[in-house]
Amino acid sequence: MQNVLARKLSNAGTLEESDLIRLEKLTATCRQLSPKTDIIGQGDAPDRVHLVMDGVACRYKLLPDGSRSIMALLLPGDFCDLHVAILGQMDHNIGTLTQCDLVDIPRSDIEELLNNYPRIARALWWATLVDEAVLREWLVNMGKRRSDRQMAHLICEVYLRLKSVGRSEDFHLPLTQEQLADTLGITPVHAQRIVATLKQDNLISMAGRAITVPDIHALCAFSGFDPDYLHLKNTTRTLGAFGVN
Amino acid sequence: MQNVLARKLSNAGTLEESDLIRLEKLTATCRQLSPKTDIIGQGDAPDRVHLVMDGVACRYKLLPDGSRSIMALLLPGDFCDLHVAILGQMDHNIGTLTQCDLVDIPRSDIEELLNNYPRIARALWWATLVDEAVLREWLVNMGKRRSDRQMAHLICEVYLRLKSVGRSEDFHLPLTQEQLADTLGITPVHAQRIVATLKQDNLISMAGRAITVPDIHALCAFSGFDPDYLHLKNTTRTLGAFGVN
DNA sequence: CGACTCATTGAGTCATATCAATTGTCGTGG
DNA sequence: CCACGACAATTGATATGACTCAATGAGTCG
Repeated sequence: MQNVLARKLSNAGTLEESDLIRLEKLTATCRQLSPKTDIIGQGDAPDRVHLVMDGVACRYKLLPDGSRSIMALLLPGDFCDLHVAILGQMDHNIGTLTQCDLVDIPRSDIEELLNNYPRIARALWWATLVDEAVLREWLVNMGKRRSDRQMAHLICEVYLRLKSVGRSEDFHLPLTQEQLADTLGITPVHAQRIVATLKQDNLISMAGRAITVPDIHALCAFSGFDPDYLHLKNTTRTLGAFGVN
Repeated sequence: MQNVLARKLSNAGTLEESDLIRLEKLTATCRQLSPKTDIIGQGDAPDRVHLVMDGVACRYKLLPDGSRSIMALLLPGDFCDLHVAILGQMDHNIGTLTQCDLVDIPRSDIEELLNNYPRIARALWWATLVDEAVLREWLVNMGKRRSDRQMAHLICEVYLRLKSVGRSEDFHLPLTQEQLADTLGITPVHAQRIVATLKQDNLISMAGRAITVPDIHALCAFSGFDPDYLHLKNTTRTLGAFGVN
């Protein structure tokens, strides 16, 4: 099973051969986007659903003072706007952070999935609810953890989410310090401070300008990472002593 | 239309007489809970769905250091755990903050609604997606707004959400400063400081120990409140110049 | 003329220092 | 549970310089 979408949705429950074939067909044609390109803007009501196949995108809002708040990282296998139809219009923007491969799926295809592939339909709702669980954890992260733990926690989450779609080999997080800062709700200068201390404590290291993780268990312990909120039925077991609990 | 659930779901789109009657039947029997009572705990997989009819409840997590993070306020018309079935188990706790009236709905009733009442089904998904939009806004609130604006923003949101279910007459927010602090990710001492300054600037006032709002427009302007994220199709129009935009 | 080298420039990113503002911690009393 | 004070820690604001990298264009040589 190579397809990231199929791997991701398999975390929701078992999919059968027919499901996998249908998903494979869905993701046949990608297009590539440059870093820092907008995909959808606030107020849009797009008629196609966007799916990330490679790279890192994000949900973000721009504030009156010009600063940006990143509210979600979209990794391979993540949908950008599965349910805009129900809300009517986007209440935030979506854009790439790194170079990305995207799939555009007609809304009619999604509805056909929901109607004729009950296991996939359930998995799509699972994905939506996990997105919500991630948002809750980010809220805890922002509210209650010091920003060094907060950054460590974010890195652990991305590591595990990539692992759950088979992309953790050669893990690296190629975000700029400004992008990290916008995600954590801190200033770029402070993000630099924290990267420096984490590097000094050997909790992260650098591969060029991308963050890598020499010892994921140490990073998890440092940040108090508990993977339960990701609801990875398949993956968590394989992680063994991953995390602190 | 007295029923808070019906009023809430009407914000998603028009419901018809048959829908309203069905919803009325759903909420026939309440039970009352004391303040600070747990409703569901992390790890539970409850077989009934809980709906708040009166009072304020919350989603929260407890952290290793003993502190608490409140990730959502549940107001009249809000479901506590509509979709746990899909995720398997709760990844957080739910408990009352004030005295609450709750309805326990058998999961089979929900499934019957989803199958036989398409307008209600759509409205329930709408409610779920709005919950997610609120989480995103809270994340922005925590990350990018100073805590005085943050508290003001929270009060504006609660005011508008209550208004959207017909409960804004005699608005008051009867939370303790500790509960407010856990919601905003700050310390109780700091919450006290902020309440004091907001009071001093006549942005809020007190009715006993509950916060009230002498001038909602001033509070909205102060916090930069933009109600778009609540997706209140019916209500926002009636607010006129409510908010800053 | 065309292809190549190689300074120059400028945007973007990272590193570091200093000072100020916000927020947390602890303690005391109503 | 609320109010308030004193002090400490964290984080923000501002400024400056170094570094990479791509684009440009002048000069050199076949």
